[in-house]
Amino acid sequence: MMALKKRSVSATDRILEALEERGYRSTAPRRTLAAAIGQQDRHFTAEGLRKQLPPSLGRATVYRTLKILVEAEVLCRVLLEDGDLHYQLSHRGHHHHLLCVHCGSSQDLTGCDIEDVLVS
Amino acid sequence: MMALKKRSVSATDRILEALEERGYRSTAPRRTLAAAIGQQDRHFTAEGLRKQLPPSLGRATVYRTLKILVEAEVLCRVLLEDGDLHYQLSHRGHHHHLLCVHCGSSQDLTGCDIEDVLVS
DNA sequence: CCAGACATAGATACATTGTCTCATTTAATG
DNA sequence: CATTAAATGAGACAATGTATCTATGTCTGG
Repeated sequence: MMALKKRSVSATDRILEALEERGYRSTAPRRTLAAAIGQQDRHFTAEGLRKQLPPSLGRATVYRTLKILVEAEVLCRVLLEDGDLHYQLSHRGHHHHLLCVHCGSSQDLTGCDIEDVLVS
Repeated sequence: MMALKKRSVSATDRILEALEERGYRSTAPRRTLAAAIGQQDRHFTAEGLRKQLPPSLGRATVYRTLKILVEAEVLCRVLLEDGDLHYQLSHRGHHHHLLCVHCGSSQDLTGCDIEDVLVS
């Protein structure tokens, strides 16, 4: 019985592709970062991520890259109730989601018009 | 024709009541803060609020009081796309809302079970 | 109405998170 | 390869929030 099922496109690959599409260069620090982000379970903070990276990878690089990935809509930023800013993989491009600020779980909405899901 | 309609309970009063209910003392700095928050249009940042207060009101007091008010569910914290943490008045106690992280407008949800509003 | 007990205030040092600058390194291109 | 521009890491800096401490103000009971 196989324990793991490989995903067709890994998060790491999606990140690297997004960078390439936008004309960013492929560098060792960015590959390291992409791999680390791909391993994240759910959501993570910038500093939490940094602790999992070699210290040689500068703080500025981490923050710069995270910013790029948010702009590229690969990551999105969410504020959880712990008061910290968390990042999480965005499954599609622009969309909305319902987020529990308590536990961090989220559900994507299929449409872009939030009026559609308002209880009336 | 009357230009303004007075609300039955002002936000300022709700804040002061919430503090009293929880056993916090009524002090001049807290009254000043409650009045300032009551005047906010929509949402505000801690530092933005601070600029509207007399400089004699210490930074620690502002942050401490905001924290208390979030715990008391009078205020809730939201992360807007500008990357800054904003505070906004919470109309009821515990509830969920749909928030546009772009412009800050929000809609309250009537229920507590977000499953109910998921598009299926 | 006063005195004592204790919460709260403000000042300030500190911590954390994120940004900016700049000299050096590295990737992409021909 | 050599050139050119993007990207890196170091570290200074900035902004925001927290902890500590002494002085002050508030509430309660006598």
